[in-house]
Amino acid sequence: MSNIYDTILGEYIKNPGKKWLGLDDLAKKLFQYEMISYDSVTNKGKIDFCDIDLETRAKYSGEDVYMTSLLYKKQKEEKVPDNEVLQNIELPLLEVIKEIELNWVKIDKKILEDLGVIFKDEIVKLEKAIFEEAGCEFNVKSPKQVGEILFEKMWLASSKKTKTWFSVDAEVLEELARENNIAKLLLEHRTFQKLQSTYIEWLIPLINQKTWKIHTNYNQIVTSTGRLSSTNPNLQNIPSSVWIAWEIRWAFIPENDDNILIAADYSQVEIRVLALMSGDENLVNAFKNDIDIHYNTAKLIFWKDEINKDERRIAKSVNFWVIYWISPFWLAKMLNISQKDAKSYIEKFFENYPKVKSFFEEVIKKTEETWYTETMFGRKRYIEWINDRNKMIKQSAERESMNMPIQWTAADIIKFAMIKISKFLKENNLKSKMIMQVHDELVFDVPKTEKEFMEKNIKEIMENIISGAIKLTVDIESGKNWKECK
DNA sequence: CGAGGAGCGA
DNA sequence: ACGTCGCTCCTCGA
Repeated sequence: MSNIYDTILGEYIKNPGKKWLGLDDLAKKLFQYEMISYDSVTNKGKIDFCDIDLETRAKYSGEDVYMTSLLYKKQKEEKVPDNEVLQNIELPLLEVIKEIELNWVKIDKKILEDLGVIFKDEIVKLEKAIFEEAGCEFNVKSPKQVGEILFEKMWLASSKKTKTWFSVDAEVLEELARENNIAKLLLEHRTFQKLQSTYIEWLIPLINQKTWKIHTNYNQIVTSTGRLSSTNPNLQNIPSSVWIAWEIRWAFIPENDDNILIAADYSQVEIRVLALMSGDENLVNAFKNDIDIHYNTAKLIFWKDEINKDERRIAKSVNFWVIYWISPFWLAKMLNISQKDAKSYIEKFFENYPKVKSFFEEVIKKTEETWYTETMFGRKRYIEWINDRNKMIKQSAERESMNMPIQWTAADIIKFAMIKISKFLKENNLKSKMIMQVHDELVFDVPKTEKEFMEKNIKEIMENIISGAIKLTVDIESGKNWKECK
């Protein structure tokens, strides 16, 4: 009989995020037992489960419980494999995730409802204005109908196409908005509609009526980049940069009036990881001497000491996009500069941070030879299509093999931080709770009496997860709600 | 019910 | 032809 850990890990390492084993798969693989499928008892969902005869229902449900208990027993008996990532990160993290999920997050329902009224008002007003501009009524929420109005009725110039139709995404509308009021109105409508449907109407019913809290699910194994994901609701995409949308965070509050929220953010974690992994002297020195990294890059790519705001902005994008191995074409488009300039900035970046380039080249070479790429902590990701003959596939495999070590290492860092902080909270008998994880940010619900102690120690723990040539830095913010933690 | 378009976050 | 990952909404045609 095969080992439960080997069975699961085998699948996961081969194809993280793409496929994982369900209870029925495990039953088959580990116990050679074929479970009754839900599809077969309900005739592919055509029959309501409650209408099935009791015996079949009992058998189906019983199997579920029985198999789970068998697996639990088997797991208890088995030795945890000699796998550092599993022992040091994922298994301890499982406990921490459980704690976060059980802590829940308190929501001020009234604020959401008030915002909902304001948004609804705007939506109605905008819709009316749009109909007036268009000269007829249509479904503003339908991209197809919007396209028909703009390009077939009003005869505006279309700039982009989707697979099947004229594209009417934000980029196209922004282009049109320069001269056409209707495009501007449509954009605003989209913003409010998105907020209303996804963050107000979706969130409110998920608030528990007794506790006024929401209970999100964190998933440990769905991503291919080692990150967590969150569902029901997804707390990892609550608006932050979009104009009025930030207000949604107003509704995220501490458990009671004696508490506050503390948000701890890793700053520029990915580019710091790049510095650590590549060991590039210029990059490392900039961080060591606490020089603004975007300013530093700006000085290097523009060959001068006086840097204006615009130049810093460009450098910031170059820093950011180089990590993702972006093409000059795309960078030019993003920054609204010529392709020639974009190309020269990217070249200058690599000239000045030479070890970044050689690091990337080595990663690709190694992946081509071994078919896997790995993080600072030795976590492997197999990329079997790295030697594909198709140039497009090959290129995307190369991008993935370069990006994965950085993004995945960053994910591992925060996972370590979560484990250590959870331990710290217990050891010091603190009342503070960890309530959210948003990729590089951790949010805590903290009694005011513990504020200073928490802030000092969280920062300390998070910044010292890895020791290397440079230190990670963490920004700590606090407030009466999540909105104030910026 | 699923695909496609769109948009939010990191 | 042109960043990755993931979640959720809406429409529309099967």
